[in-house]
Amino acid sequence: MGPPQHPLVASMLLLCSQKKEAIPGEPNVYVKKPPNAFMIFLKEQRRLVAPELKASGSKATTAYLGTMWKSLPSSEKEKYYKESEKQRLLHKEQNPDWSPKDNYGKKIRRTRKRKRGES
DNA sequence: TAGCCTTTGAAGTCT
DNA sequence: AGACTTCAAAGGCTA
Repeated sequence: MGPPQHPLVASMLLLCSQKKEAIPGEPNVYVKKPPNAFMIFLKEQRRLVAPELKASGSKATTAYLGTMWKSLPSSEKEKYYKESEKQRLLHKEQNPDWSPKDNYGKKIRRTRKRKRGES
């Protein structure tokens, strides 16, 4: 749909990736993971949902949009998959040496999520 | 005030 | 190889 590789998009993506604070003891620029299809859908739709839904908070909005996502026809989902793929490729072009493992385990959490029943 | 919580998906680590 | 974990977004809530 939109212009595939607009220079402004590239600048914005780079700028956004630099907004996140640097990790202490790490190089100054924190390069974020590129968003997946649902994350793009989530960001686009969050501002479009009704204000009364926004008033419910991000958690409720996210859960609601998760339901919306599952209801989306694959023809509509496809554009988000294409967009995420595009952004992944652009991200790789702009950060050739970056890998998702650069960020892996960097967040300090109080409790780690466990999908299988925690012992 | 940093992290949780909520969602899907990509990609990492572990068994 | 398959199971499990982390992080992308956002913002009210929590410790």
